[in-house]
Amino acid sequence: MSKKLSNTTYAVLGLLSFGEALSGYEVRKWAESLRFFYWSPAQSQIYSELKKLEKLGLVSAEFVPQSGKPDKRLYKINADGHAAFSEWVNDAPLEPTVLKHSLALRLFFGHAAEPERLRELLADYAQTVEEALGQLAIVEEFTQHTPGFSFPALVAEWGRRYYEAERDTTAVMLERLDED
Amino acid sequence: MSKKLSNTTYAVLGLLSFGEALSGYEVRKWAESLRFFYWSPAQSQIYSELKKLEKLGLVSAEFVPQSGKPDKRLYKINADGHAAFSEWVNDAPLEPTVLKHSLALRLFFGHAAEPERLRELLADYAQTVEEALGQLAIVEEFTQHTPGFSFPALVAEWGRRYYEAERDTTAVMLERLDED
DNA sequence: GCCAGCATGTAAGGAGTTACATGATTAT
DNA sequence: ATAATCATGTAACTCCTTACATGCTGGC
Repeated sequence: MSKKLSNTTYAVLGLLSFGEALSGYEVRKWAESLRFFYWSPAQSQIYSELKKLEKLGLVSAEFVPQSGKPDKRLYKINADGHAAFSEWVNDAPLEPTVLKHSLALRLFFGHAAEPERLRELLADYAQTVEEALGQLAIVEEFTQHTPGFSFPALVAEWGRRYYEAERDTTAVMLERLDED
Repeated sequence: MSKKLSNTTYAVLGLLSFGEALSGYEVRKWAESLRFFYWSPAQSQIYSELKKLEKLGLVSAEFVPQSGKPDKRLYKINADGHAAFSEWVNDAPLEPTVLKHSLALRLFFGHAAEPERLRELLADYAQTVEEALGQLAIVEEFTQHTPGFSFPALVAEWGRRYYEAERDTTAVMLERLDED
């Protein structure tokens, strides 16, 4: 049917598929919550994705003059957009998960590191994992109690389980380093 | 010190840091085993990374004439390369993990999907997880019994734990979909 | 008085992929 | 016969990031 768009393009379209008209700025804020399981594109990319979607006729833009701030552009998904989005969710082939785990990469090459430094890196990582768990707890709580967010709630649970596993594994890795 | 190189560049340098001289083709094969926790760059990129490393003076290349095949270039890390690599492993700031989980992204937008299709996607994913676990079991077995591969063995364990968590979570997600 | 938040956009460039090209050898 | 393995490389392109530019409002 339509030429393939990137997952990122669909992610932006998907954020509009909840029905509300959003400005680029607002899309960006919502997109940040995707970072736990996808990743958050740069601000400039979100604006260009929105323009692309408009050119494709999947969303329409409405000007909202602002006083003091630049004019706001409110983007709203239309019928074609809904159709294209459903087609993607249902029919697109499942792409492999991409994991770029910098710490695992460096641990893999641990022979070139000072052992003490490796422990420090793992400890740092453990802390960022805790932070992510804290933020996810808020997201999970919110999505579970907000009608229409049952799917985001599922994904928040997925994220929580992922970070819990990371927490456990980090602890195991620290133990393994002490074994030798 | 030296200008920042990408993680991918260091990953290639790291594969050479085990000491053996490798051709681009061989680097590529080793790089494939990184895909469980990092990702495997395209063939063409590996060749260009190797050229970059040579230009930077971190590896040296030796021509090995072949009969029938294109001449082989054997790349070997040198002292500068070892130094630069250790510096990266020890001192580089820890970059955040990047996770691009296409299935989670689509589940997030599950309101636009047919419920039956979502179950199919999860079932598909469960299978690729099982395959990854099978391959990782082989890697883990091999690295645990090969001297000098204790760090890769740790990372293989990390990978196994990650995929085990994914298996569990996929099952939970399927249950959740049946609850409603 | 200053910083955070609102609000959009451009330019330059790096990182990475896909597709193509070539061709002998070995295993099925 | 034909597919897989060995072996390297280029060209075109997309995706995405970084850095910059602008400027008002509201809270501390």
